[in-house]
Amino acid sequence: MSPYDPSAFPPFAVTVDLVVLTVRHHALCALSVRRGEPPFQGRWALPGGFVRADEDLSQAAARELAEETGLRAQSGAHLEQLATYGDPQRDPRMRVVSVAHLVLAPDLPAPRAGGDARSARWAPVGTLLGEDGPDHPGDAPPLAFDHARILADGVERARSKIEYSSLATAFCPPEFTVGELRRVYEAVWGVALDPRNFHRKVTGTVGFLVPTGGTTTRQGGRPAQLFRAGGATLLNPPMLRPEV
Amino acid sequence: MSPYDPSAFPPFAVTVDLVVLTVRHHALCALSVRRGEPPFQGRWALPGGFVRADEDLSQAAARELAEETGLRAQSGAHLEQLATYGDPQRDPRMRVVSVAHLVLAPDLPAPRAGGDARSARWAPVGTLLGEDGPDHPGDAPPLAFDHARILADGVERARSKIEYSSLATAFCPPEFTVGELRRVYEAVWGVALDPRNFHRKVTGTVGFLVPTGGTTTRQGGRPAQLFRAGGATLLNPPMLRPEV
DNA sequence: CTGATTATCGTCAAGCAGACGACTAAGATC
DNA sequence: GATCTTAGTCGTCTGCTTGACGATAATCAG
Repeated sequence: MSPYDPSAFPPFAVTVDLVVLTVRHHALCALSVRRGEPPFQGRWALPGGFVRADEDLSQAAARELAEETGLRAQSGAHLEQLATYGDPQRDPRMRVVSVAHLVLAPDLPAPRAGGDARSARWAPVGTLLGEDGPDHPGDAPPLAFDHARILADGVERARSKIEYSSLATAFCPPEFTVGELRRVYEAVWGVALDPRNFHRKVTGTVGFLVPTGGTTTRQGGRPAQLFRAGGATLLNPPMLRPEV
Repeated sequence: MSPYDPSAFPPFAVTVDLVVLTVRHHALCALSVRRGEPPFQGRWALPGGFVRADEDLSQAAARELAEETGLRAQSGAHLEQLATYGDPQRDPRMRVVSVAHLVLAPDLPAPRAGGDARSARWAPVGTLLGEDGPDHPGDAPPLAFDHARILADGVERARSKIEYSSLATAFCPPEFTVGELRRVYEAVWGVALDPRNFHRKVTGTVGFLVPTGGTTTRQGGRPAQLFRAGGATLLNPPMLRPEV
């Protein structure tokens, strides 16, 4: 077949799916919606939808995000393309290629259902991925389509990306304390970090944090300085994730 | 619009494009093909083609790779998905979404032209991207479509990935010396590395290199030990890329 | 006031990286 | 064959970063 022959190409549907992650109650959570129609009716899935004829992929992702959560991409949240999934059998009805996007957002109010989703919820990623955890015995029904794989890829991307970038601040409100940022790392990585070494590391990395001058005691204990995210996007040297 | 409504979706063509990188003559080079038909007739472009109705995206990429270069993905070369490009205007004829893939390969014999490509060649990435270099004044015509952007993204992915993975060995023949591996890093990063510190680093990282017992003098000078790539894929701590 | 909690500063030792000296073993040249 | 050139390999030293952890500070609950 001749490349780029516009008269002979197989028909594809192109969608965007969203892995929307946040940290709530010290746990990494993902947004999922309940499917209102077959296939996989009643099962949980990632939010998403068709790319329209005149919009770019990132525009489609931002539009779906706004429709499902009311979240604007520029309001502190981070949106990036994750990967594309195109197994011929991934949708039983037709050939669908899905361009998955990853969104990192601060803790949000309860999600609002939109489109054909009968409801939407935040759930810990361990529950959605069917891992046995302290909360859930491993009996949760798996996500629809290949969404468990997509979610797992998104979680892994988030886990590795906060190592060498300042993206962990995307999980925080506009102003936050060093302790709050540390609890983000602990929730995403599922480990405990030494508060003293963490404090030394983040305050010693130029461009990572900018003090706002204010303090807060919302976590209890001694008042903590408030910071905003600095201009730096790459952390060098990176934040080291403890083994195991 | 209802997500996943199979009766109403805009028509898309889905293609794979390939960023095939290798190191030749101490320079990072990419494979490009000359377009034999409009649009951009006669201009250089990345190899690629339509995804067939029954094949997965990675299968399509491996097939195109074999068609354009005769290279089998399992023969030491590395293939991974890079990113997806779907600007509505990126192809003047119709809506085309392209799933770009990145291939890292050892230095290959001259590429063979296939499909509608009148010819294919290896070219230094600086030349293809229109950067002024010692070889070329910046008068090279830019790549067709948005392929310059795709190539730049692929080069950046390769540059960062050899930092924290053992992927640089994908640029080497099955057996190679520490010096040859160092010249790969130097070509990809465009820097000079200290041979003594590099040797200490790579031979001291467990699982990176496995000695084969043989030696070679193909680079001149004292005979060097031959190695194969070890089982490790992640480098911890990473190879540090010198500043600027 | 006392204890609990969280934030922040400091100290010390181990590990790693960059700079670089020294030596080895081959081919090339005289 | 002596010497030069080239590349590979082994060591040393110094400074920086990290991990472990002691000590102090500032708030709230009782």
